[in-house]
Amino acid sequence: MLSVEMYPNLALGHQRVGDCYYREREPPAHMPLYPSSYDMAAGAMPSHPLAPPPAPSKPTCKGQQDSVKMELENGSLWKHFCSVGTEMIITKKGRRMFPQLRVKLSGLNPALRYIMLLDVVAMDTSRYRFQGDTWQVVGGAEARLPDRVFIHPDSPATGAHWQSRSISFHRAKLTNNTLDTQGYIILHSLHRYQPRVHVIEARDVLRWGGGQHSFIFPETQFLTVTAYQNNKITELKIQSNPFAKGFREDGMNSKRQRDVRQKRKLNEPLDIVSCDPCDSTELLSQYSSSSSDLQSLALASLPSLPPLPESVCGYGSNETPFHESPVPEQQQALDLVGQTFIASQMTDITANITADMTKGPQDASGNKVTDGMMDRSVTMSLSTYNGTYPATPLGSSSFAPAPHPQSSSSYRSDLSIPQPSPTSTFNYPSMATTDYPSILSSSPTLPSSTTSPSLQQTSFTYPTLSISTPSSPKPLLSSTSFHSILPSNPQEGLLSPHTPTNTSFPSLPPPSCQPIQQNGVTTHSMLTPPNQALQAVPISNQTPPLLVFNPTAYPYPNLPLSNVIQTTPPSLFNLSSHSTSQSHPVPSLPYSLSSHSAPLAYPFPSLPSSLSSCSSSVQNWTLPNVSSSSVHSAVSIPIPTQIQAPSVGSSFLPSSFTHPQSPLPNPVYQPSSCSAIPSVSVASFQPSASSHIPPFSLTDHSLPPTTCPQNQTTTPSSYPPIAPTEIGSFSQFNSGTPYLPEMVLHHPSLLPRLDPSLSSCVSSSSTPPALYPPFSSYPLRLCQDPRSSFPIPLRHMYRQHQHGHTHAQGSYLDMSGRAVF
DNA sequence: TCAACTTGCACTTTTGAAACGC
DNA sequence: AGCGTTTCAAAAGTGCAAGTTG
Repeated sequence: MLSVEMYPNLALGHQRVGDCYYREREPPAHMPLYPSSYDMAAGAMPSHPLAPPPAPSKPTCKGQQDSVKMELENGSLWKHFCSVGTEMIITKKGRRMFPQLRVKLSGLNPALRYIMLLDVVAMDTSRYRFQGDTWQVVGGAEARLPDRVFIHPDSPATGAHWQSRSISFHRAKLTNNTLDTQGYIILHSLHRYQPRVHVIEARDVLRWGGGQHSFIFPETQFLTVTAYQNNKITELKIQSNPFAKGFREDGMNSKRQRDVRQKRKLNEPLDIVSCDPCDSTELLSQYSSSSSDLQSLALASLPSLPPLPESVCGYGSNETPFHESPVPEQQQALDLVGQTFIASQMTDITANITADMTKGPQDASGNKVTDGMMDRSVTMSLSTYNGTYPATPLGSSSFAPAPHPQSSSSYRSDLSIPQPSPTSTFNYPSMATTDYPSILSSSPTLPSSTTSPSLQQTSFTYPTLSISTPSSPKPLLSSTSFHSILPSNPQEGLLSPHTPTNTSFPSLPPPSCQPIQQNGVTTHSMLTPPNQALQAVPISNQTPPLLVFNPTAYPYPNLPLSNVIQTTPPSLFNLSSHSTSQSHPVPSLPYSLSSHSAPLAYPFPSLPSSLSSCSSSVQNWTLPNVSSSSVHSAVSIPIPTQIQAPSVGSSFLPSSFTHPQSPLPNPVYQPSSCSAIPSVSVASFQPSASSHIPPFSLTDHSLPPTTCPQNQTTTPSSYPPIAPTEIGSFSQFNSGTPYLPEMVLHHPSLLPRLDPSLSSCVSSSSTPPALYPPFSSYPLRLCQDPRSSFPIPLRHMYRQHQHGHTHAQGSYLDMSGRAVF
């Protein structure tokens, strides 16, 4: 799903540990956890004969990751809004979220580095309208928009850093401008979304940490609007948001004051005195007089708010179910499944990749993993899903209200350990990894019905992905599995005398669990006990090391940095668009996130022919030293030296995905619990030797099967094909530029890749047609607050490559450029 | 015609630079 | 000269309402 996909692709800015901190006065903020309803739905998707992810038998690394917890600090506020039906204004210029997502993390390894990501995924495939004080479904959702991720400015930072303060995503902005170039999160108006927070372990640039955790706080779901529909929400916002103080009863912009001003305005010609700017008596008097009255009114307003339905968010009235899907239960099942599905996908991806690579038959369990690259244990544990997604209960409530966390919503991700939550509704069946569609992608809305034909990302897995023990990242390059996947030796050409021997995170302790795993695909099962109220649902917990780079293997220093970092995500759907790839400067992130890119989007030389055929056309990964040409036939990289970040195909056709175990028992929805829904995060690592593709690539669930040349007959997506975009080119990376060890180190770590969708390509033939018009894959754009603590050099680079997308605060980074039409 | 969206307004908060003092 | 605090103006965030769009 989205989360998964995005992660892999996400390229994080390099940041020094010390640099990471907010300068803002505001307390750090929030982290939303999101359940991926889509993911769940995807999981629920009809039966695609995919083998269930292998049950995690080995809790290999139980460590910190297992105990990673996230709490929604302002959960009470969120609950309050949720009870009414949270609405978020979206504007062309971008609007911040309020309430803010502010979370606290615990259970992280203080010494390890992590990156924090925020993304927003659609919760269903419906469009809503506010009628009769309730939100009602009025039609189908619009085409999926490009997935974008907001990278917390502090990323990457040590676990100690994250745990020492509250983490706020208040800088993230939402926009309805599909052509947005600021890197804001693009959403449709009148749609329902769920924010998600991801924690990805980034041990260093060269090695991805083994853990990836995704959290969802059901109470943070919201409806996007261009103007507030529900007066109660408006009142709440005014009362809660400091910026809206002026609209409070006692404020100068209160209704009464406005009326007075208007009256004055009308009388201006007649009343010159009142017009005198120096004469504030009127206002003051009015203010003073009205303040008391208005205050009382204001106070009354809150009480007037309907009591918070504990179990349900204010969205949908009971009368009007949000989900009109004829088969609500299925919907729920889908949603729930999606969660598990995501988790399973991690394994699937890896399994798929390996399977594809080896082309060896997979057993039903999907255990077959070549080279033992994949750590089943991890995936297995992850696979278990405890579906209790509040929002998922589509059938019952119009707006699936997220269960309200009791006090604080803290969610714990128990990924590594297959612990069936007490409430766990079901264990994720083991799926054949190969077949398993990429659920992880934040694929937009899933068709409610299980009939969703096409799997968007059904089985694609990055070839290079190898599942490693979650905790222990392994040098990808070194990993045998990796090689198996990638024919070309990534290391070749990469190595340079300047190659830093030590990672930027020298202090980092060795992988807690297993020292180094080879290509690791991290899969995260989102298993949250339904009852875990207040805890964010960990979408995924431990994930095998997302990417492990052998420091020695990648001599960034010598390489033009741009090459290393940049990658051009090919448009998922438009294979021909390769040449059009846009380069987006990605600061420190070596890898580009391709949220939507379908598996196809990433052509890996080493990939099995079948896969490669699909992927090759789509994705262009060009590594400076690597003979990219051989690898990515279709890839056209504007900047030869630059690596184009693969666009993560976040958009997946929910419908397209058929979950192998579609018959998943409907997860028990516990309305009362606001427990975050665990989403599975999958990090697939795709090192393409020849291409020097970042070790792992994110898979796009969203990619419709059609994207695969094999299957794809057309590019159905409503959106024009996305031209590949360069994640970022750094001038500093030019060969001439001095070596920046930190940058190098940071790159890889930030880009976990999960691309379940890739597998889809392989199995595309079998994939059912997508119900949804295939969403063209959109390269993910990472948004990062520039002010984050980039090392100075990085900051400089960042600025340089803004491409004019300068945010006022310069806080957003475009990980992947999306072709704007 | 109307729902949805855009734009400008007035207000508040935040932010960063300049001024000031030690 | 360096450092810390204060002040101030610009930028940004906010909801509202009128106007625009489809």
